[in-house]
Amino acid sequence: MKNAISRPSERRPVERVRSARATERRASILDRASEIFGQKGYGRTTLDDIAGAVGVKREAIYYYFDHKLDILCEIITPESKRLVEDLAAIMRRHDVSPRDRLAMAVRNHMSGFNPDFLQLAVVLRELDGQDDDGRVSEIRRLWRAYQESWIDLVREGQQAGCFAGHLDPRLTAFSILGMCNAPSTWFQPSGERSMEELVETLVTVTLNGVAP
Amino acid sequence: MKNAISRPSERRPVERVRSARATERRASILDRASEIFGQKGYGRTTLDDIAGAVGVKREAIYYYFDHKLDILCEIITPESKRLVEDLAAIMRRHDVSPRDRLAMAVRNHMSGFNPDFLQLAVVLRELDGQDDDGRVSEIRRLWRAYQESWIDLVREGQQAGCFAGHLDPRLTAFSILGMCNAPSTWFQPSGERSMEELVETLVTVTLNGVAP
DNA sequence: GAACATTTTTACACGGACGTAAAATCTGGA
DNA sequence: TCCAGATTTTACGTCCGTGTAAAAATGTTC
Repeated sequence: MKNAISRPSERRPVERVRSARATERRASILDRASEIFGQKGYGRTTLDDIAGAVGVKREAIYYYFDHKLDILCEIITPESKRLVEDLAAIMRRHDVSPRDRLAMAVRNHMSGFNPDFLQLAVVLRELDGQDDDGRVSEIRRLWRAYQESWIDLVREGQQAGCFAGHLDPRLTAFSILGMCNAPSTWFQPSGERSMEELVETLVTVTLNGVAP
Repeated sequence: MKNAISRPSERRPVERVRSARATERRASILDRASEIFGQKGYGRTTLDDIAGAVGVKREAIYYYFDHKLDILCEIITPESKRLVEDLAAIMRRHDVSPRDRLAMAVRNHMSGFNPDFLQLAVVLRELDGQDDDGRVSEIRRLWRAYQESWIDLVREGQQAGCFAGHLDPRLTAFSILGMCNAPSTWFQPSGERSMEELVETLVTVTLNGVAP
């Protein structure tokens, strides 16, 4: 019954949802899961954690999702697409200087950060090596495209003479992304410093960091 | 021998190791474990992985270590101490400018990076909430001290007028550390760019990043 | 080479987490 | 109110990973 006939996760998803209440519940599952994945990571989050936060027994989750991984993918995929598309839009803004585009890219990246801290790069890493069943590989593809855009952003800035030319674009882009992703491991929006301050710090350090 | 008298993990560890061969094997376990923890993280590494890499059955590991966690602690604790002490030594170098000290701090941080990519911050996060049994909390204490030193480093540089004064020292220090830790998720020493290039990129971006 | 200590393996107990199936409960409409 | 479908729960089954205990194998010393 699981993956009976063909490819992995081939079978049609559970599309039994009818009532408005059920739609809400489904959304609630995604919301809670998003929070908890963000806090503990995918691997260390159990369906019991999610079910508990939603207020049902673990098995009730299976009425809405066939697999734990499906929940993750349904959260991450749209988020990833938005990130990629927004960055692509920024890249097309030839009226804006590379420097300003870089600032926009950082802000865009961080905009997906709040409120649930779900960091693609971190979660993606967790899935390495195993669950290559289409959904995951699409996310991976999106994330790769995103990284490539970042590298292009750095390279173009260098060619325009706005950024330090002696830095390797890939190392530089990945360093910036790494810095922007790291807050998922330590930043508390309830802490002394606000999200806005964090973003401004990241923008400042990034812009200064790549200056010629 | 380890923390013999007190808290959890009360029973005395296996101190049966006598022969030179056994000492080598023990070291080999630590080496392999270090590599694999670095690649897959602590939680996703099984004793079978380690045993396989060493070339014995999983259970043989228990002759040398009582718990999986003991292996991690024995790897991480000395590494952590070194990091903390080295940074403290850098902080005492009042003959060196804050700017140069920051560069030294980055290089010191990255020196513990090769060859096994065991990133304290990342692994520590994995242990959150659960295994507070003395050994882990000591490591956490060391890591906190390390972070505090970093914050001091930034603050002193600001007070000396060498770094941008409007940045929050904690956000800044954590951003830099995050950037320096991130390579554990993507850097391949066998890739096109060398460790030296990576470190120089990080130093450059950091020093520029905090410039006034 | 025989007794003894050291090291490794075999065999097993246990718990945690995912996933399935069917029974039970709830809800809205006729 | 009663029924049919929607939703949740109860009850299992299974796999995987840690850890224990005792037997087997290996090495060492006299």
